[in-house]
Amino acid sequence: MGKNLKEVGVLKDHLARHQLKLTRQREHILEAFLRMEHVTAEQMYRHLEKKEPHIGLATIYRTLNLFCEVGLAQARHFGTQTQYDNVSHKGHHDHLICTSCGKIVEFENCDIERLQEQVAKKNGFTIQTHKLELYGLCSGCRH
Amino acid sequence: MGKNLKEVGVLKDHLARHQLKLTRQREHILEAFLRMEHVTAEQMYRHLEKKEPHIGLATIYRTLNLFCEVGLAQARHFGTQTQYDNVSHKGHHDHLICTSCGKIVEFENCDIERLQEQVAKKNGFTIQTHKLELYGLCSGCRH
DNA sequence: TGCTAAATGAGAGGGTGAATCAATTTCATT
DNA sequence: AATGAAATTGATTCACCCTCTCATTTAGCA
Repeated sequence: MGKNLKEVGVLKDHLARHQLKLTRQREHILEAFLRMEHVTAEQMYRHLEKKEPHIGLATIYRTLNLFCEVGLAQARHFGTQTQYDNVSHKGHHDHLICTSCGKIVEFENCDIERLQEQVAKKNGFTIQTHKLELYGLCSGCRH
Repeated sequence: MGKNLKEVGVLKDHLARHQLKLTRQREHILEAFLRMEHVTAEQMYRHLEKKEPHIGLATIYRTLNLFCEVGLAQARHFGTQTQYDNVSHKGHHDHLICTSCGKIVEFENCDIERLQEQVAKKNGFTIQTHKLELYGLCSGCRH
């Protein structure tokens, strides 16, 4: 696992503090999760099907939700399913979306991110990630 | 209804263009929706329970989704339910969301909105609306 | 090793939103 | 005003996602 010592430590710490146990299922799920940017419970279930011991879907859900409490993951409702995002993966980009033709432009703006941090701080929050989508008309669709 | 002539017009236009019909149910739902900032289908259903004719839950869903297609509403998955936001309401508020306990804090930041306009302009877009969600840990969950 | 509490897995349960379909309503055309 | 085709409605069923339940297993500690 090597590279993700920090994340593994975060989990072990939390487990110890809350009298929870480090099971083989949790280890497998964490190891797989740390290699991914985002995943649904269903995807994770299929991904780990062959592992020993077999991991039930309920355990996948419980564990991914545990990761959320710990701060390693972040749940996001996407269409009908829930995406669990790996918070440790950076490189977050935002989107401009044309409501007429569906065109999508990615962008990144440090000033906006800095202001976001200010807002969070003022409200006692520590930001893990964010989602910013601007909807409007692109130059081709404006007339 | 007076004040919302524009929105009513937008809907009637769309209906005419697509051979759809203006029913009393749609009128009631639109009238109620334009007074709100955001609503779930369930809330709207209870809100209109006493109206004549009685409006079924399926119709509420269908109509709110219609509003989304027209551009009057914008669906947002929030927790387990879908929130339908009234796009015409200014003072659009954004959200701070605790990934641990689910607590939600609304905020508004003009500086961020100004920067969004800049980004849009630079890319030739005219913004109609936006969605900004900051995910993190609230003060109670951070330790 | 033995004990106790936590965790697991299989399946049932609950809740949201979409699909179905017979009955009703709109609206362009008489 | 009356007609009739096509859209809409509402009650219900259906599908899906996720959580809960509970008997069994397992981790962690003395």
